Amino acid sequence: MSLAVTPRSEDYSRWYTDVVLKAELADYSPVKGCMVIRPNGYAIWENIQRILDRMIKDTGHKNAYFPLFIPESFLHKEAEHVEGFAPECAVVTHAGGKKLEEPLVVRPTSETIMHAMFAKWIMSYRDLPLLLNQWANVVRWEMRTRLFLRTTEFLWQEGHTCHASEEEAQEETLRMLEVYRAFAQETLAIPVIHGLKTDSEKFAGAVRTYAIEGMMQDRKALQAGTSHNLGQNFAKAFEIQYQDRDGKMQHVWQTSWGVSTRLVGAVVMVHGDDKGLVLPPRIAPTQVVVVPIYSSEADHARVSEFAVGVEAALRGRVLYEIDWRDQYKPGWKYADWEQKGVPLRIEIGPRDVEKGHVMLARRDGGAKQTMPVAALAEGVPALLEEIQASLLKRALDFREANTFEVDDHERFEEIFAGDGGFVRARWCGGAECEASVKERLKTTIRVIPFGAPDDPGPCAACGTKGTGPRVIWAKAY
RNA sequence: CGGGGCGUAGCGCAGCCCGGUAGCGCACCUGGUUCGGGACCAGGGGGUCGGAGGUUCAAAUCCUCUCGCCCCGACCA
Repeated sequence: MSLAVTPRSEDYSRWYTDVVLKAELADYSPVKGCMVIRPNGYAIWENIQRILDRMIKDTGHKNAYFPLFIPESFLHKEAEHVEGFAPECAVVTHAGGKKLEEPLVVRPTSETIMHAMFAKWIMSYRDLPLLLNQWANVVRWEMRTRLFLRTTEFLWQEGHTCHASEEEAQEETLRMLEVYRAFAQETLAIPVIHGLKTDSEKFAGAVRTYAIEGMMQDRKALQAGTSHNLGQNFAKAFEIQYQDRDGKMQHVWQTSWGVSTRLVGAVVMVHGDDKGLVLPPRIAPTQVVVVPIYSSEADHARVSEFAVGVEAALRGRVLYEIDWRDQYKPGWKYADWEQKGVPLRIEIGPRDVEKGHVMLARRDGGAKQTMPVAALAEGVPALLEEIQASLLKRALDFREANTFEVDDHERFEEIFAGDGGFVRARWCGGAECEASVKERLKTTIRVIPFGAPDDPGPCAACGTKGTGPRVIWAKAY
């Protein structure tokens, strides 16, 4: 294994792969397009799951589990849905040594199988709202894959809800988008822009799709979560009806929303540096690593005894690990833990023992500092929070520095022919205009952001007069 | 599916053009010296050269066929 990762400036995409492999987050599997999530990567996902699962439950949802296999005919019930997903479905045609009467699709998403069950369960308005979530794997046969960002099989969470009214479904759609926004920002330290997707980018079968979009360090956008208002499209296809207070049959109004292991890729791309991974403390499986320094047996004993007190200060307050590996020197360990993204390092050597303090080194680029052992119990958790906040601020500053308000067509083209970034510009609202920009500049409208006032004027892409708010254009993953 | 690479020790590579004992660095094992930013010395283990055919006295090397992976493009959480 070579020592360092490829610098971002040399080859961003190679850098990303290097970081993922060297931090041992994941590895390529024997199956094309699939990956093995290694313990370091899976622990991050488990933290994401734990925190987000709490948020999902706190908003009234319950977890359930639906099967991996979906009868092929289910997928065909909603016209737009099948058109969107059929090309990327894996289909089981044989099982038990025989050809199946009806092929089974490996779920690319679970709308259809869930909706078939919802139709059975929902009778009355008293059964609503139905608020379910599941943690599962899904399979989409993508052409091009990248570790975490796009793999054939991935892990995610998919929420599916049914409501008695359109307004309620819309509220739910926005509520969960807000959960994602808050989670990305507060837990992953990733600032995101939330808003509405254009028709050409919306989920196959949805009425409206909303998304959160983050900016990666190469200035490209990454869609980090989506929330869909499904209207009654699926309810009609699957006959999900309930009897209302007046005794009349009504179709339910539905939503679905999800985030995936892609979030791990987002964390890598937003916070990583040329030394490797940088983890926000709130999702770091190991928040603090303690590196003891000694040469003589006597020093070893002194440092070891001193470490007992350090551990006592950390235990139960932060997730820490002491690196007693004897075959490596301290410098090697520093580099190793930096590559793996541990937010804070504590060094304890003979000089520290002498003075009754430890040396602290922040992974996010802050300077080293000393701290008395007596102050660790309070000081370390506080420092981790400071690192968490500073990562968010840095990411936000980067995004702001690379977001441009553009009116002029020349400038619009120039940005996307060059370094890229987020461009806030007027848009005519035309799908053809959007398609033409995508064709020419590989740039798309990421979202029509919330809270942006209407700002009528000529479209930055085609010059046609537009009416809505400014939209966010960017190249995307 | 198109265009590029590449398959030789766990990892990264050289050797192939010009056939003749399979090598280097890292990692690993043993012993010693080291230890505050990726230590050093000495010794050692580890290979169906992606696979199948063929040419040849002899193939990692030449020929044919195959399989796989990575990168770049068209689809996407």
